Amino acid sequence: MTTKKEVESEQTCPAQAMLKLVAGKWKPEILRLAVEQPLRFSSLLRTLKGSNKQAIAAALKELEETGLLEKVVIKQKPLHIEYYLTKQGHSLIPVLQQLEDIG
Amino acid sequence: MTTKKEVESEQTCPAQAMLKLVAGKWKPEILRLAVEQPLRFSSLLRTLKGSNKQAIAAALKELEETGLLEKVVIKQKPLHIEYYLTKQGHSLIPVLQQLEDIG
DNA sequence: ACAATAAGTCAAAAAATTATGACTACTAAA
DNA sequence: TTTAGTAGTCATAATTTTTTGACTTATTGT
Repeated sequence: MTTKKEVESEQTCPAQAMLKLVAGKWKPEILRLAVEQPLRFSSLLRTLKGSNKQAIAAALKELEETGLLEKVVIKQKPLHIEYYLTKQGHSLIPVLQQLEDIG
Repeated sequence: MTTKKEVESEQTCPAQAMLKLVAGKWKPEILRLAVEQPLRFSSLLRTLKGSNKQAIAAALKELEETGLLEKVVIKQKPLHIEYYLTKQGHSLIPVLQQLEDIG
Protein backbone atom coordinates (compact mmCIF):
# COMPACT_ATOMS: atom_id res chain seq x y z
CA MET A 1 0.00 0.00 0.00
CA THR A 2 1.23 3.47 -0.85
CA THR A 3 0.42 5.74 2.02
CA LYS A 4 -0.38 9.43 2.08
CA LYS A 5 2.70 10.03 4.21
CA GLU A 6 4.93 8.36 1.66
CA VAL A 7 3.59 10.45 -1.17
CA GLU A 8 4.05 13.62 0.83
CA SER A 9 7.54 13.07 2.11
CA GLU A 10 8.98 11.38 -0.97
CA GLN A 11 11.13 8.62 0.50
CA THR A 12 14.78 9.00 -0.23
CA CYS A 13 16.52 6.33 1.85
CA PRO A 14 16.84 3.10 -0.15
CA ALA A 15 17.47 0.97 2.92
CA GLN A 16 14.23 2.21 4.41
CA ALA A 17 12.32 1.06 1.33
CA MET A 18 13.88 -2.37 1.55
CA LEU A 19 13.24 -2.66 5.26
CA LYS A 20 9.55 -2.13 4.62
CA LEU A 21 9.49 -5.24 2.45
CA VAL A 22 10.46 -7.45 5.34
CA ALA A 23 9.05 -5.44 8.22
CA GLY A 24 5.79 -6.16 9.89
CA LYS A 25 4.85 -8.56 12.57
CA TRP A 26 5.03 -11.82 10.63
CA LYS A 27 7.10 -11.36 7.51
CA PRO A 28 10.59 -12.04 8.91
CA GLU A 29 9.42 -15.23 10.59
CA ILE A 30 7.62 -16.38 7.46
CA LEU A 31 10.72 -15.84 5.35
CA ARG A 32 12.79 -17.76 7.84
CA LEU A 33 10.39 -20.69 7.73
CA ALA A 34 10.32 -20.59 3.94
CA VAL A 35 14.02 -21.39 3.84
CA GLU A 36 13.34 -24.84 5.22
CA GLN A 37 10.37 -25.85 3.14
CA PRO A 38 7.55 -24.52 0.95
CA LEU A 39 4.88 -22.92 3.08
CA ARG A 40 1.19 -23.65 3.33
CA PHE A 41 -1.41 -21.25 4.62
CA SER A 42 -2.94 -23.53 7.22
CA SER A 43 0.42 -24.76 8.36
CA LEU A 44 1.60 -21.21 9.00
CA LEU A 45 -1.59 -20.53 10.89
CA ARG A 46 -0.79 -23.42 13.20
CA THR A 47 2.90 -22.62 13.51
CA LEU A 48 2.77 -18.90 14.12
CA LYS A 49 1.27 -18.61 17.56
CA GLY A 50 -0.74 -15.45 18.03
CA SER A 51 -1.36 -15.03 14.34
CA ASN A 52 -4.63 -15.25 12.45
CA LYS A 53 -5.73 -15.85 8.87
CA GLN A 54 -5.87 -12.22 7.93
CA ALA A 55 -2.39 -11.56 9.23
CA ILE A 56 -1.03 -14.56 7.35
CA ALA A 57 -2.95 -13.75 4.21
CA ALA A 58 -1.74 -10.14 4.23
CA ALA A 59 1.88 -11.11 4.86
CA LEU A 60 1.91 -13.80 2.16
CA LYS A 61 0.28 -11.45 -0.29
CA GLU A 62 2.82 -8.70 0.31
CA LEU A 63 5.75 -11.09 0.18
CA GLU A 64 4.42 -12.46 -3.08
CA GLU A 65 3.77 -9.02 -4.55
CA THR A 66 7.26 -7.85 -3.69
CA GLY A 67 8.74 -10.93 -5.30
CA LEU A 68 10.14 -12.63 -2.22
CA LEU A 69 7.77 -15.59 -2.33
CA GLU A 70 6.24 -17.42 -5.26
CA LYS A 71 2.73 -18.83 -5.06
CA VAL A 72 2.08 -22.24 -6.55
CA VAL A 73 -1.44 -23.65 -6.82
CA ILE A 74 -1.77 -27.41 -6.66
CA LYS A 75 -5.16 -28.54 -7.94
CA GLN A 76 -5.78 -31.57 -5.76
CA LYS A 77 -8.57 -33.06 -3.68
CA PRO A 78 -8.55 -30.33 -1.12
CA LEU A 79 -7.02 -27.37 -2.93
CA HIS A 80 -3.39 -26.87 -1.94
CA ILE A 81 -1.31 -23.76 -2.31
CA GLU A 82 2.39 -23.57 -1.66
CA TYR A 83 4.65 -20.60 -1.27
CA TYR A 84 8.28 -20.88 -2.33
CA LEU A 85 11.12 -18.57 -1.50
CA THR A 86 12.27 -16.88 -4.73
CA LYS A 87 15.86 -16.19 -5.67
CA GLN A 88 15.49 -12.68 -4.37
CA GLY A 89 13.91 -14.02 -1.21
CA HIS A 90 16.89 -16.29 -0.71
CA SER A 91 19.26 -13.37 -1.08
CA LEU A 92 17.64 -11.74 1.94
CA ILE A 93 18.17 -14.67 4.27
CA PRO A 94 21.83 -14.05 5.04
CA VAL A 95 21.00 -10.41 5.72
CA LEU A 96 18.34 -11.42 8.22
CA GLN A 97 20.84 -13.81 9.73
CA GLN A 98 23.36 -10.99 10.16
CA LEU A 99 20.72 -8.90 11.88
CA GLU A 100 20.12 -11.73 14.31
CA ASP A 101 23.81 -12.08 14.95
CA ILE A 102 24.23 -8.41 15.77
CA GLY A 103 21.19 -8.24 18.04
CA MET B 1 8.03 1.03 23.88
CA THR B 2 6.79 -2.41 24.76
CA THR B 3 3.37 -2.87 23.29
CA LYS B 4 0.40 -4.86 24.46
CA LYS B 5 0.62 -7.01 21.32
CA GLU B 6 4.22 -7.89 21.99
CA VAL B 7 3.49 -9.01 25.52
CA GLU B 8 0.61 -11.15 24.33
CA SER B 9 2.25 -12.88 21.41
CA GLU B 10 5.71 -13.33 22.93
CA GLN B 11 7.99 -12.57 20.01
CA THR B 12 10.17 -15.43 18.97
CA CYS B 13 11.90 -14.31 15.77
CA PRO B 14 15.24 -12.67 16.60
CA ALA B 15 15.52 -10.96 13.22
CA GLN B 16 12.17 -9.34 13.81
CA ALA B 17 13.40 -7.90 17.09
CA MET B 18 16.48 -6.49 15.41
CA LEU B 19 14.50 -5.06 12.53
CA LYS B 20 12.43 -3.09 14.99
CA LEU B 21 15.56 -1.32 16.17
CA VAL B 22 16.17 0.21 12.77
CA ALA B 23 12.62 0.39 11.47
CA GLY B 24 10.53 3.48 11.49
CA LYS B 25 10.34 6.39 9.18
CA TRP B 26 13.64 8.11 10.03
CA LYS B 27 15.97 5.70 11.78
CA PRO B 28 17.65 4.12 8.74
CA GLU B 29 18.36 7.51 7.22
CA ILE B 30 19.67 8.87 10.52
CA LEU B 31 22.03 5.94 10.92
CA ARG B 32 23.28 6.42 7.40
CA LEU B 33 24.00 10.09 8.04
CA ALA B 34 25.72 9.24 11.31
CA VAL B 35 28.35 7.28 9.44
CA GLU B 36 29.66 10.46 7.86
CA GLN B 37 29.71 12.73 10.89
CA PRO B 38 28.31 13.22 14.38
CA LEU B 39 24.73 14.37 14.24
CA ARG B 40 23.07 17.44 15.67
CA PHE B 41 19.37 17.80 16.35
CA SER B 42 18.84 21.02 14.42
CA SER B 43 20.97 19.83 11.55
CA LEU B 44 18.88 16.68 11.17
CA LEU B 45 15.76 18.77 11.27
CA ARG B 46 17.05 20.77 8.32
CA THR B 47 18.39 17.77 6.42
CA LEU B 48 15.47 15.39 6.74
CA LYS B 49 12.78 16.97 4.62
CA GLY B 50 9.31 16.24 5.87
CA SER B 51 10.46 15.53 9.39
CA ASN B 52 9.74 17.49 12.53
CA LYS B 53 11.26 17.84 15.99
CA GLN B 54 9.16 15.16 17.58
CA ALA B 55 10.03 12.64 14.92
CA ILE B 56 13.73 13.42 15.21
CA ALA B 57 13.63 13.47 19.00
CA ALA B 58 11.86 10.12 19.14
CA ALA B 59 14.19 8.49 16.62
CA LEU B 60 17.35 9.76 18.33
CA LYS B 61 16.04 8.66 21.70
CA GLU B 62 15.28 5.15 20.52
CA LEU B 63 18.57 4.82 18.69
CA GLU B 64 20.35 5.95 21.84
CA GLU B 65 18.37 3.65 24.11
CA THR B 66 19.09 0.66 21.91
CA GLY B 67 22.78 1.48 21.90
CA LEU B 68 23.19 2.39 18.26
CA LEU B 69 23.95 6.06 18.90
CA GLU B 70 25.77 7.73 21.77
CA LYS B 71 24.71 11.14 23.03
CA VAL B 72 27.41 13.65 23.93
CA VAL B 73 26.54 16.94 25.60
CA ILE B 74 28.84 19.86 24.87
CA LYS B 75 28.34 22.65 27.38
CA GLN B 76 29.04 25.69 25.27
CA LYS B 77 27.53 29.05 24.59
CA PRO B 78 24.49 27.70 22.88
CA LEU B 79 24.17 24.17 24.27
CA HIS B 80 25.32 21.60 21.75
CA ILE B 81 24.52 17.94 21.66
CA GLU B 82 26.10 15.44 19.34
CA TYR B 83 25.13 11.91 18.50
CA TYR B 84 27.83 9.44 17.56
CA LEU B 85 27.43 6.06 15.95
CA THR B 86 28.47 3.40 18.45
CA LYS B 87 30.44 0.28 17.64
CA GLN B 88 27.21 -1.67 17.44
CA GLY B 89 25.72 1.05 15.28
CA HIS B 90 28.67 0.75 12.92
CA SER B 91 28.16 -2.99 12.64
CA LEU B 92 24.70 -2.37 11.26
CA ILE B 93 25.83 -0.17 8.41
CA PRO B 94 27.04 -2.93 6.09
CA VAL B 95 23.78 -4.77 6.69
CA LEU B 96 21.77 -1.72 5.68
CA GLN B 97 24.04 -1.41 2.67
CA GLN B 98 23.31 -4.98 1.68
CA LEU B 99 19.59 -4.32 1.95
CA GLU B 100 20.00 -1.38 -0.41
CA ASP B 101 21.96 -3.51 -2.83
CA ILE B 102 19.28 -6.17 -2.96
CA GLY B 103 16.39 -3.74 -3.31
C1' DA C 1 -26.08 -31.43 -6.39
C1' DC C 2 -23.72 -31.78 -1.85
C1' DA C 3 -20.21 -32.24 1.58
C1' DA C 4 -15.60 -31.63 3.28
C1' DT C 5 -11.30 -29.25 3.33
C1' DA C 6 -8.08 -25.51 2.19
C1' DA C 7 -7.55 -20.88 1.33
C1' DG C 8 -8.88 -17.10 1.49
C1' DT C 9 -12.03 -11.96 1.49
C1' DC C 10 -14.58 -8.02 3.67
C1' DA C 11 -15.92 -4.49 6.84
C1' DA C 12 -15.27 -2.77 11.22
C1' DA C 13 -12.73 -2.13 15.59
C1' DA C 14 -8.65 -1.77 18.24
C1' DA C 15 -3.96 -0.63 18.74
C1' DA C 16 0.24 1.45 17.33
C1' DT C 17 2.74 4.88 14.86
C1' DT C 18 3.46 9.43 13.19
C1' DA C 19 2.29 14.38 12.98
C1' DT C 20 0.92 19.02 14.98
C1' DG C 21 1.04 23.04 17.92
C1' DA C 22 2.11 25.01 22.25
C1' DC C 23 5.25 25.01 25.75
C1' DT C 24 9.85 24.09 28.66
C1' DA C 25 14.99 23.55 30.01
C1' DC C 26 19.72 24.55 29.71
C1' DT C 27 23.95 27.42 28.80
C1' DA C 28 26.75 31.51 28.47
C1' DA C 29 27.10 36.34 27.60
C1' DA C 30 25.56 41.06 28.39
C1' DT D 1 18.39 38.72 35.43
C1' DT D 2 17.31 38.99 30.93
C1' DT D 3 18.20 37.29 26.31
C1' DA D 4 19.41 34.41 22.43
C1' DG D 5 20.23 29.89 20.67
C1' DT D 6 19.85 24.82 20.82
C1' DA D 7 17.42 20.97 22.21
C1' DG D 8 14.04 19.25 23.50
C1' DT D 9 8.77 17.73 26.11
C1' DC D 10 3.66 17.17 26.38
C1' DA D 11 -1.01 16.49 25.07
C1' DT D 12 -3.72 15.70 21.32
C1' DA D 13 -5.01 14.58 16.51
C1' DA D 14 -4.48 12.15 12.25
C1' DT D 15 -2.99 8.13 9.88
C1' DT D 16 -1.53 3.48 9.43
C1' DT D 17 -1.23 -1.17 10.91
C1' DT D 18 -3.05 -5.15 13.13
C1' DT D 19 -6.88 -7.76 14.94
C1' DT D 20 -11.60 -9.68 15.03
C1' DG D 21 -15.66 -12.18 13.41
C1' DA D 22 -18.59 -13.38 9.71
C1' DC D 23 -18.71 -14.68 5.11
C1' DT D 24 -16.85 -16.55 0.20
C1' DT D 25 -14.42 -19.35 -3.34
C1' DA D 26 -12.30 -23.46 -5.27
C1' DT D 27 -11.50 -28.40 -5.66
C1' DT D 28 -12.73 -33.31 -5.83
C1' DG D 29 -15.19 -37.40 -4.34
C1' DT D 30 -19.80 -39.19 -3.41
